Amino acid sequence: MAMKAAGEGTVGKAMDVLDRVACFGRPVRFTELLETSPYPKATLYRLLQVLTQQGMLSVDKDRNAYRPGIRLVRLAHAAWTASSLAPLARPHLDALSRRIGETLHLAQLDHGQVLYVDKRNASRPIKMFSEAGKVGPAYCTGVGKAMLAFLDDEELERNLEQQCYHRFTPSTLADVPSLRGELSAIRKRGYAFDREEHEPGIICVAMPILTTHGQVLGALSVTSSTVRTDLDGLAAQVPLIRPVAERIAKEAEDWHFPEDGEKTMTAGGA
Amino acid sequence: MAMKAAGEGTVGKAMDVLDRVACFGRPVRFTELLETSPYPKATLYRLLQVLTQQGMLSVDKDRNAYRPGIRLVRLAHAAWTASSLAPLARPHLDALSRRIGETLHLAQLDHGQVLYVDKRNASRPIKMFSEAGKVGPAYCTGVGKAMLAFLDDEELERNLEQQCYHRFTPSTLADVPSLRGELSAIRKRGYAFDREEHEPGIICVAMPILTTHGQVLGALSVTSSTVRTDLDGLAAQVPLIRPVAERIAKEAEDWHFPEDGEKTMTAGGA
DNA sequence: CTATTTGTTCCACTATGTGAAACATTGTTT
DNA sequence: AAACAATGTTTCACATAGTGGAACAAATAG
Repeated sequence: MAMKAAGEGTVGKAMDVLDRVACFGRPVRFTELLETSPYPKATLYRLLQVLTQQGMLSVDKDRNAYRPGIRLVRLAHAAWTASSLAPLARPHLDALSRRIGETLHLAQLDHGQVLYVDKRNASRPIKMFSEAGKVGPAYCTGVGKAMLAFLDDEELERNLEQQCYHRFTPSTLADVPSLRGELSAIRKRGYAFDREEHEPGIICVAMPILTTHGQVLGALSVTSSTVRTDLDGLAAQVPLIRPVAERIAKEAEDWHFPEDGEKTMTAGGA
Repeated sequence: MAMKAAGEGTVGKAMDVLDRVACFGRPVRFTELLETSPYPKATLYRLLQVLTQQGMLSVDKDRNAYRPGIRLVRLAHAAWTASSLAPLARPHLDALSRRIGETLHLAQLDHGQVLYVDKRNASRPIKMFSEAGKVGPAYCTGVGKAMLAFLDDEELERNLEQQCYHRFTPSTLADVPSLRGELSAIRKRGYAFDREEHEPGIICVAMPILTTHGQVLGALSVTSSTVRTDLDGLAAQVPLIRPVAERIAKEAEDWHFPEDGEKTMTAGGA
């Protein structure tokens, strides 16, 4: 028999529910979820039960509102440490941040979306907690386009399908053909611009972070506003940014994990 | 170190595998996992496949090492925002941090373990998941004991069973009877001390964060070292700490979620 | 106190996941 | 290069674990 499209299995459904709950920025009632989910009542119910019992969701006191559970935070700590460029890139971002007085973003690609794994804010003290972990669209951000541009064909197609192509501003490239053109230009140029495509007045340069084999690891961007500079001004930063991206790529590739290492029991007492 | 096997449905197993992968602070090979898991080869294999395909795990280039995936980071961001005390407590921690020159911890209880959801370091600002998300033992930390002390009987028993009772230092209370005694004292006193029970030279005071009904929400601690102060010195801070804990509890209870709110599309451009 | 919305349980049915073992694909030794 | 070992992938008969329509119970409202 030929293929039946992915019937994502029980675990897949559970993860999907998790996502759906997480998407609301607030506790969700059962019925709300039911309405926006493709699952029948009883099934949804049991999935929620299991996830809750597993600590992946927690139920609000009122006993009828679900929200993401703290077990996720624990897991994410591991994810962030072991699976993102952030810990490795941190010192480089710090240094770059000192040289350039603008906002820096470090991002990776996840299911067609840009995931910001680290950030340096220009002037103000960084409020990182609220920043890392955020997601954004790929097709209309600097980092997003920089990463898309260097994907291999298969991955690119998959990712292009996952974009929503909402026209945020007049400059947004909100269809596949224009986007393909732009990606091609980015490939030639080696880095990407964001020409107020996501937010009016906000522009950026973004440099992909690639392995020696051209594999996309992430992207690094410098963001500013049209009142402070222009594309040429940002382009002038490229000589500063590129080596950092390359350095991060290099280290990420070389990184052989400590085969065993120490106990790493806990950190600070208390 | 033994996690629990718990023969809970397929989803449960998947989550368990997720935990196991996360526990290693590095990419894990298939066989390593196989050896430390209660699952037969084929089952483990398929679970890993599914989780990977779901983006909850990612496979290392070498194609034979699994690590937590970034989808977790995305989910965790939601969890941290919606389900932890941290965002709400932040301004209070900031203020307290300014008044007390010591390290602050904000923690919650998760599966018998202390989960640090925020931290203020005397000097440096904190970093996203590198600090928050860390876990530690409950039975030998200030915040842990402060929370355990105010659990209801059923929850307490469950949590007591989940402790590993390793004797970190000579002062560690490494058995249930001594711990029960300590908890009772804490209940009377209203707050907990850590008398170098986890790390030599490290001491702290910890205040539980309780709802008006006595429900445990979390705990707040001030940590210092024996070279800088002693228990009396820390106890002297209680008048500063208690109102903060109460304030946080109050706000957490009052917190009614915005019934709908704005779009919250994305943050910073680029 | 009925009506209506919202949440929970039942249960026959079968799709989903199971796991011993065979197979394939490395990498290592002589 | 052949023989070996270790690791990773696939198969397949089987039953558990998950499914979902519909009945039931609890919480609002009207």
